[in-house]
Amino acid sequence: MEYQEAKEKFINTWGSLGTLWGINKAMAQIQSLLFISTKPLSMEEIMEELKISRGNTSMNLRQLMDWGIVTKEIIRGERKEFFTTEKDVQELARIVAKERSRREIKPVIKVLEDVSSIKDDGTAKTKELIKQTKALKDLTDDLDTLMNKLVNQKQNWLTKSVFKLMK
Amino acid sequence: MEYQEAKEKFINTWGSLGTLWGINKAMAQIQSLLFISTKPLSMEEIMEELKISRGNTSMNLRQLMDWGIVTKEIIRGERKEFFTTEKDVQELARIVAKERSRREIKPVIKVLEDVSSIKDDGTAKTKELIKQTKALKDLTDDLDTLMNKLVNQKQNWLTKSVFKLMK
DNA sequence: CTAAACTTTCAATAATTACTGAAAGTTTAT
DNA sequence: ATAAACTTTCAGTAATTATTGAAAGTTTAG
Repeated sequence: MEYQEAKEKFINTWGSLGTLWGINKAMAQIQSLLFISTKPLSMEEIMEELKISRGNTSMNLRQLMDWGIVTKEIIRGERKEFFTTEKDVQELARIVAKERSRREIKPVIKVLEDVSSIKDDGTAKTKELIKQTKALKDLTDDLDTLMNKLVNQKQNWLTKSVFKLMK
Repeated sequence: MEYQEAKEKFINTWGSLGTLWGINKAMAQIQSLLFISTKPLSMEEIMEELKISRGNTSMNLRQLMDWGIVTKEIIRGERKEFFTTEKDVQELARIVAKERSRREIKPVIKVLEDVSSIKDDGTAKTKELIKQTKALKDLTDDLDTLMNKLVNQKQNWLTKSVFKLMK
């Protein structure tokens, strides 16, 4: 496999995996491109490489910056803006986990709390609703906590801290 | 909040969270409904409760059964088929994690392996591609392994095994 | 200040994904 | 075998989500 083919394969695969970490295709593709680039890229270059429109590029770059995954680079002597992504995978994972926890998991936990704390009127169906949503709330809470703990270990959290404890 | 309101809130919230665990809305809603039901439900009852068509119900039930989350119940004396979902949240999490690993993560790891093992032609961009995809492959691998290990602890894996080790 | 270089916004449109409903298929009871 | 009861399939349609491109906005140089 040649460089160009490998590069395209990577961008496509990682792009379509977007759903797994909760972002859309173009966003994921832009990030992928920056991730394997040896230098910051301009909007022009990104558009050209991915064959997407200016507007699309602009909007998705903005979202990536909102997530804290991509940053603007000022290059002296250049009028254009350039973009880079976080290059350290552990740091990336940390950012993604934090954001998803904040944006998606926390709000769900809130709803589960509300639902599981309705008044028990003694009927079987109410009891079941309370019991099951409570269980789900506890599980979601535990997973969220675990994820955040993992992700806050600054140094090689995965291999160092966890694996040896679980083997 | 009354039972009916709480129930609807739960089904909607859990339904729209579908993306987080990788299934579509109707699928997630059907599962939610069964999850808080005190008895197995027929297709008729599911359609009625969720206001969705027969075809939609049939297809999504089939998918839920493919995932191993929902099972058919035969009720004696009844001609109709009835459905139930796994009621234990830990077991549910285990099934979901296993399926997502198999369906989504493993194939991505394969691609990352392929891409990261292209021939190093000595150029900076090839080196960068190899280095970064390798790092991503290692991370994805680690996360996948961790997830599967967690999820295979049969008894109270989360609270018992992991938390105390990380505090 | 003005014009050029660049970025953002957003209404229109395209692409994708989900849903319906009726016809075809299957199973069970008689 | 036949018919009733039920489930599945799938072409057509609807709903949702992503993308374009051109106009409006912003910044910088001179």
